[in-house]
Amino acid sequence: MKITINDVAKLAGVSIKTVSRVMNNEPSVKQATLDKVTAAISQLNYQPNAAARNLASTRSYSIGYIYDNPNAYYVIDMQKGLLEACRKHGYELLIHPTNAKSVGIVQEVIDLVQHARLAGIVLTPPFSEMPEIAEALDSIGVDFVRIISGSTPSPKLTNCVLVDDFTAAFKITNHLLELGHTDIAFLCGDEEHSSSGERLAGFKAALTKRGIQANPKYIVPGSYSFESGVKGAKTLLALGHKPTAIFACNDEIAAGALFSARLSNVEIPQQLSIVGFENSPFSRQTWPPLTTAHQPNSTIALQAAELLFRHARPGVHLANTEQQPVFIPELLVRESTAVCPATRN
Amino acid sequence: MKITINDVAKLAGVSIKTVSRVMNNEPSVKQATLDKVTAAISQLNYQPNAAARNLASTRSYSIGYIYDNPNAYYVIDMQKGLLEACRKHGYELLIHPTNAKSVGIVQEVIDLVQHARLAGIVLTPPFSEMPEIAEALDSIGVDFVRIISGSTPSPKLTNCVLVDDFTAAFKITNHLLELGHTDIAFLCGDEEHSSSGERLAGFKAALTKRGIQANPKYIVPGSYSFESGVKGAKTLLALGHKPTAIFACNDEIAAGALFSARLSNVEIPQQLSIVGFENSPFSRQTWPPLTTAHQPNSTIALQAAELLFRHARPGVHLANTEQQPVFIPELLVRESTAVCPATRN
DNA sequence: TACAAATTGACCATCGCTGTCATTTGTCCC
DNA sequence: GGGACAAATGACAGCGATGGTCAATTTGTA
Repeated sequence: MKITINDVAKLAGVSIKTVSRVMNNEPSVKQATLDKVTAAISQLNYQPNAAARNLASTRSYSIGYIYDNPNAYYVIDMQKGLLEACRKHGYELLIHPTNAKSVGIVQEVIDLVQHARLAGIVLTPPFSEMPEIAEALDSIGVDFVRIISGSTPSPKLTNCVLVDDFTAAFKITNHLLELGHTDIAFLCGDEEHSSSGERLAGFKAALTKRGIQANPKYIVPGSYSFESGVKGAKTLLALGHKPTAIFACNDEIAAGALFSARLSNVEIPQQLSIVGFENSPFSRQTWPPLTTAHQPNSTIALQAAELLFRHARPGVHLANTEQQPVFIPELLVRESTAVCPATRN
Repeated sequence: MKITINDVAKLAGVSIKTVSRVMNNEPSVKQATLDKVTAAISQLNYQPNAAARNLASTRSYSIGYIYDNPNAYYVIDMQKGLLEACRKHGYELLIHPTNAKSVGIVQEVIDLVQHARLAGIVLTPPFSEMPEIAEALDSIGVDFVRIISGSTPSPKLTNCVLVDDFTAAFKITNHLLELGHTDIAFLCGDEEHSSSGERLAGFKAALTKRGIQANPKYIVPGSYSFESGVKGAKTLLALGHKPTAIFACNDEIAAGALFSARLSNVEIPQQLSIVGFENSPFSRQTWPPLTTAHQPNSTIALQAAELLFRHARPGVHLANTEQQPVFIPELLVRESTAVCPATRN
């Protein structure tokens, strides 16, 4: 029933040591032997016993994904990308949703890593932006990869996958500017998430480049939630001089803003343009569907895991620049944006 | 650094075997020894090495969750419940998203179970409703728990957690009836999912009880997606005699129907009431928010896992009736439903 | 052809725990 | 007090792989 390394060795006519060498990609295996062994492995559909491997080897064959994100679609996409990478490299994925704000969070992460003997760990915001987590992980010598918001690779950001929110926000804002909007408001996400700051910076940069000064009243603090969008838009629409467009920091906020505009009988996009960010599935499930920026989350996750695996292989280290793939979310124009009413006709 | 069973044994002044006994809740350990060992365990913060346990024992300490569901919120909720149960009982969770319709799916499941040496597996629709999966799992002697749609425990449904879609749909329909609606349409989910059939049956039963015959034109086949809701509502609104209420088989369909109604300038809920099912987060993120039925997914998942663990413990079997907890999703009235226009004032 | 280098195998210890079976300890009763 | 039997504990051999060492074999090269 169970196929062990011995069965493979017997079938291939080699010693188990050689099979082990093949399984671990060790050099100094002749091509011919490698082929024989590979054939035997696939003929028997052999898969090494993970438990035995973990036990015997100093190396580990599982990675962890720690998250605290209310956006289910984001998490599922991340998992998908991570699992794909894991399958490809024969790793297992351990998921660990938790509360980033709990007091013992650093210890919790350490316990997780040590208990499960993880080869490494993938961090997304907010964990990827908590210096104490990175330090703790460094101090116990566990590899990790961070997915963070940033535009320029730098030596300080080792083992990071960057998502260039700045440039994406810049482009989105340009889209609105090109439609003739100048009174553009910005609904922020959580302050702790640097993505919110980066997006705001890109927004401001685009305005500045056109010689427009951002109206402080149009920049509304908030959080990455539907409710926050509802509240933010309500504030904006109560203003004497209303904006003609709203840049929401993500799709949920945008959906909330849309909701709020409806309550106030504001027509979208005729009277007010709204853009989101992320291209989460429900940006397509609002009415009208949201103009947004597409973030290829599972590809990002896959790259992050690959980075971890390369790094985790003892002795293999990459140059810093190569370690920092940069993804730029892409503008996706749908029906929630239109030409500014003032400039129309 | 790493604390092993030996350290605990030394500190407690017993043999490692005794520590092992304590760890596995075996009987025949004197209370005094048990206390000594327990103290040592907590003093050292000892956690057994999962790999070693898996290797040495015939028992396994991980369960799998196989899914193929586009609803990210559902999946995340399930994972949450499963993880909670796993943590409590010292199990690991292996997640495995896959395509239920691929040809080699049965073999894929078997491979997964055998490769990962799973103690058991949790199945949600559509997997929980595929007899070939259950048979395959039975034939290789792997425990599994199915979460399925059904109202009455029966000996045939061993190891099932039931979600009583029938009763919930009955109640929802009653809600509409009480608002004076009689021309009520039903937007079906995927035919393969028995939940859709159960909900339809509950719907029909409620109508029948009031002496109303369901209009066949009002029962629209479809799938669990936003797009399906858009299309279904479009069909309904093109009818000569339009329904005054729509029962959508889930929130996504309902959101699509809402979208479609807006496109046709139909006011919700003044001209048309719409109800969803599931209480997924975005039922709160439509305008107006959807009346729906709340399904406690993570609790359901937790129960399912507990059932698996009890069953997986060799020698412990439960009576059939006790093995079938039944959950009835609860009516949640929000703003997408109102009194039938014809009966108003 | 000879010699060095590359490839492979034999063998053992080891990882941390569980299963089996033997041994010790405790209890009860006559 | 001693024998019988049960309860509690321990000794030891694996589980299935990896890692290391060294010897044996094959291969490549001059």
